[in-house]
Amino acid sequence: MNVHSLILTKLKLRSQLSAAACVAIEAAPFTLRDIEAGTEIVHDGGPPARDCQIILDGVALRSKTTASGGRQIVAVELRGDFLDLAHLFLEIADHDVEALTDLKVAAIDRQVLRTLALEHRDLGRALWTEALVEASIAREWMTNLGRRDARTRIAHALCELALRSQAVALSPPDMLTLPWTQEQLGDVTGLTPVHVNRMLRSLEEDGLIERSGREVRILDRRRLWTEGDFEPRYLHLVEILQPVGEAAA
Amino acid sequence: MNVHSLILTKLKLRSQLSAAACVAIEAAPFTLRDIEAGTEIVHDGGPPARDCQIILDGVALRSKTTASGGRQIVAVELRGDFLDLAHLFLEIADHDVEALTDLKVAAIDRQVLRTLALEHRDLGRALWTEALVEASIAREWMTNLGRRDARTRIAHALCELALRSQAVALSPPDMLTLPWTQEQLGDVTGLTPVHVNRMLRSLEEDGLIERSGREVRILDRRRLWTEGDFEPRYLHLVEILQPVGEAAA
DNA sequence: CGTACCCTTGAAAAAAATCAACTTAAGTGG
DNA sequence: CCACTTAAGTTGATTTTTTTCAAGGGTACG
Repeated sequence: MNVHSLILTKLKLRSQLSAAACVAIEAAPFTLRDIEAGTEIVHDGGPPARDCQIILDGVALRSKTTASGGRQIVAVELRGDFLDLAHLFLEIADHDVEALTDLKVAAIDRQVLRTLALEHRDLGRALWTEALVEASIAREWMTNLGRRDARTRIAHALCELALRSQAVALSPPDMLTLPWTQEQLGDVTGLTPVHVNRMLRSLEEDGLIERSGREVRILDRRRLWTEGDFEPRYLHLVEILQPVGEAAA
Repeated sequence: MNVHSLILTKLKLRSQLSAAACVAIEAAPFTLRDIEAGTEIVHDGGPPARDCQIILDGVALRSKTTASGGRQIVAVELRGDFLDLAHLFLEIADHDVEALTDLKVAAIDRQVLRTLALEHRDLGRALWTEALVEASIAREWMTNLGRRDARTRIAHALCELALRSQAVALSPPDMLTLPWTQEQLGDVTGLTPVHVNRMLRSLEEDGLIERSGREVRILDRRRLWTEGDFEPRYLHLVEILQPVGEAAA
């Protein structure tokens, strides 16, 4: 897929873009780049990434580590998400960013993107929207981590990941390929890998999901949404939600 | 204190402002307003606040509620913080915003602030910085909620609140007046009020803090920072940290 | 001097983590 | 192609942490 059109498609998901903004994006100097799985792109305490990168394919993680060695994944970035928008106007990184899978990204110089964000109305608005939605997701995650029990938490995480993957056409509806281990799913939900395992089994026994290897198929989306206390408003995916909405109605 | 100068002071905490930006802020049409404690300023699922408001005095909370009735406070806003920057470019609110105490705010029309954010380089940068720092705090909270035990979590929350209060000159160093109940502190840390009570006692018994009523005095900041696994980099408070830094050195 | 509302404390129950095997799956190199 | 090796998944038993339940105790405010 054409890089610029992917980016335009993604931004238009949540934000109106004027013709001028489209032209600005089309003209922006993106560089294609491949990043190997496991690469640490940004390190907590170090400088932000020199370029801001948009994921064309693959999955990246943001995470933080506590003194006692616990790791918390604070965001999962999929196709179309920005790799380091979080640090665009900050000078010291406050978390790690790493490639979970091999990544294909479109990179744009940090300084160039800053200038675009500040000088181009529609593009600025689109970037603001991206950042605010990411913050909204963070709020939902705080709620998930602080106030839901283990089973609900995992169900919620699965619902979000499935819907977001679907929104960027990564997975067919209700099918989810988890590129991560149960330990990493625990790092998303604040649980131990052992407990993640038990809860996944529990969801499977109840007929909500089906697993084979690292594939998860959602068997009963409506019920999984209910059990996961999942209400997708926080994703602010206006256009995507219409086709999905029927299931929630 | 002069409204415009408070706002300038706050923004300068984290961001350089040009003379032009200062003029733009001085010229911006702020309205002073009082909001009574307990007022729901924004309701989840409804429209964002018509004005964007900067707190001149008082404390506001952002929170979300789960289906089972659990409440998670997802942000605490102090003097100088924006009341609804989180929804500036979104059309549906994804969480509640409420006045915890009586509030004195400077209000500016949402649309006007949007325009300023998009058209004024330095002001845009300052607002971006505010939003990104709030997102950084959210990431730290996720880590706190997901990967720290109850005692550490509470210690961490106390450290953050004390430092942020101090940064905006709300409290003398190491003195903290909690305007909330232990139940609300539980809503910040994802714990039950009973457990909050026990952990506060535990911190007090260990000589880390001293309580009388809802006042908390930090007796041993260095140790509380250690026990709370608190590393204030995520607050991005460059200027403030210099005087405090000596204690961490 | 009530009367809320919150704080405090103990005891019991529930949830999740930890510990410790064992199994499966996915490479790797002979 | 198979044996070997390693990483991850699974399961049970136990311990720890946190919640829940329940009953008093304080304090501020009308």
